[in-house]
Amino acid sequence: MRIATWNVNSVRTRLPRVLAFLERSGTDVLAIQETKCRADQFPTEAFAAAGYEVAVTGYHQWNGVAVVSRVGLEDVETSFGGQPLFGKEGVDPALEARALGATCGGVRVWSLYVPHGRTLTDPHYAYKLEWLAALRARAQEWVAAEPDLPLGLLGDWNVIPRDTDVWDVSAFEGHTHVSAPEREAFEAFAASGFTEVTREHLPAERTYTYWDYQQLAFPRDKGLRIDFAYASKALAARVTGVTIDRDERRGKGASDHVPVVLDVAAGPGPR
DNA sequence: ATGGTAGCCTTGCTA
Repeated sequence: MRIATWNVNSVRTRLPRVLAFLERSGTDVLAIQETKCRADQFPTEAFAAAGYEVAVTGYHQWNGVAVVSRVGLEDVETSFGGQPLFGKEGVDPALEARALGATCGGVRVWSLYVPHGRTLTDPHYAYKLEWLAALRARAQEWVAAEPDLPLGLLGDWNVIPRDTDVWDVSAFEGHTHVSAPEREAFEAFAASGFTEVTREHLPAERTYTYWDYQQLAFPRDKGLRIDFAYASKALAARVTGVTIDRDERRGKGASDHVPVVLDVAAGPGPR
């Protein structure tokens, strides 16, 4: 089974590329981020025609996450328990469409779009740290309740965990994504029993998953590694390989992120 | 040379 994650930066604009990726990669389950549409605007019929069931959440033109699967799709949750709300000053705090969980082919898959943070002094930054801490607390509970659960936390984490995950870390001094609290919040998932399987299988430095649209970042290979997959012990043991589809960044109409694909061996099966 | 890109509910915000 292949399980992938991809921040598509608008599923409606990217639809032909997403369908082509599913076909050529043999992906069975895709966790999508930044769908940028409401559920009623999501191109559900196009995925159904390709053999995929769909679970989506989205409230307006920003954020939005989904899981599409051709190996079953059950027990959908459109947020995690304790997921923090966000509201700018003078606006009532609201739940954002940044997390969706579904069970596909026996694997609990979460599609996650971690808040960006904007700047180190923006309320959005505190929200980001709170969001990561709340997710970790909840994920730890899920595994404690069910130690054999194959669980994947897949998505755009908006954290650059290591200096070698960016073309020039000095360019990020004083910016989000590289601050110590963000890195600690990211690494804490390992202490909670999760393995970041993309690093495990692709340990090379300067292995990027995102290149900005501006200033010829991709031709100059000025990239970031910010898309990851934390797996519970039961899932990590079944991951046999990871691929980053770098070619997907080429050409007109690319997302700024590329897909990250996990090869997952068959599970122990029903008892 | 103080810009540059892309997407959305586009004359501003988000990334």
